[in-house]
Amino acid sequence: MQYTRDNMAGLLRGHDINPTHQRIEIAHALFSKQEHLSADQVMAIVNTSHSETSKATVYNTLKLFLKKGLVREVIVDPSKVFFDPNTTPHHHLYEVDSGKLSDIDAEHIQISGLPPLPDDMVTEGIDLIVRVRRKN
Amino acid sequence: MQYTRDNMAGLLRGHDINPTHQRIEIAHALFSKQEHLSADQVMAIVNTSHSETSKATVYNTLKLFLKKGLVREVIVDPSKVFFDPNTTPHHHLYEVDSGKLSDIDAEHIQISGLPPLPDDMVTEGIDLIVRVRRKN
DNA sequence: CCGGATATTAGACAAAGTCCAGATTGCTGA
DNA sequence: TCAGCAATCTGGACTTTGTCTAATATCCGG
Repeated sequence: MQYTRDNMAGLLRGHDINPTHQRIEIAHALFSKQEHLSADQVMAIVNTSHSETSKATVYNTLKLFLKKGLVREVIVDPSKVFFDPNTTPHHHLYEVDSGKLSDIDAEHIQISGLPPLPDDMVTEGIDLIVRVRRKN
Repeated sequence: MQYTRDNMAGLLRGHDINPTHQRIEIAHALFSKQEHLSADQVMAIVNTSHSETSKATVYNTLKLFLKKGLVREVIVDPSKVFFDPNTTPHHHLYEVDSGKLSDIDAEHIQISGLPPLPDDMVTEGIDLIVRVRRKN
């Protein structure tokens, strides 16, 4: 499946998001790359050639996408948050020195032995991050 | 076991760290609390009553402790890093709304099905974070 | 075309963390 | 004791990520 700007409008509508020009551009940046991007990187992509979208809009939009379940937040780097267009259950492999982040399919991974939660708590998600380093 | 300032000197030496006054205070803050503290919180504890330790030193020292394996870094909150005096294998439970962070003993937890790593990679650590929210 | 709701914007601001050049401290050996 | 030296600490300027706000622009139904 290709991620064209036209698709994006539908995708946004399907998530109950009003597809404006800026939102389409931002969604397109995330989905066509199929990569983990930081807000800064999104900014850079969206504003290549001529400035189009303000910082505030990029942040607002990413937060909106997050709330609407269009993207996921990945917190692995102490200095910035990554946004992940892949919302299927999966985990992450993080190369500590290069900062490269990649997916680990959750399909074959089993996590067992987690203690029960108190009654008034709900699990929001389980993040598994494998931190790796290049041998030297 | 109690964590006195005297103990701290030994602990630091045992990790190949020159036990200066400031380092002892910082270690004491972390270990006597047995809690996850951010750099800011460490600052606040160490500088109660009269200012003693500069921001630069707190950050330098925490980084040093990290490098020497005295503490662990816990990255769950996009806005700040927590430092964890517990270096035994364990995972984390993070209350999203309150920001409260607690330990999950790794003893009974099994993670299986992780894909093999490329030959030139080494695992630095596996972080498992259970994000929970209070029911409303 | 009007009016209100929804989006976008620039730029000021805040917070976490880094960096640096100078001051302190604490040896060590004469 | 004390000069010399390395290690450590410091204030403060700076950077980066992200937030906030008040003003403007856009969109849409009637």
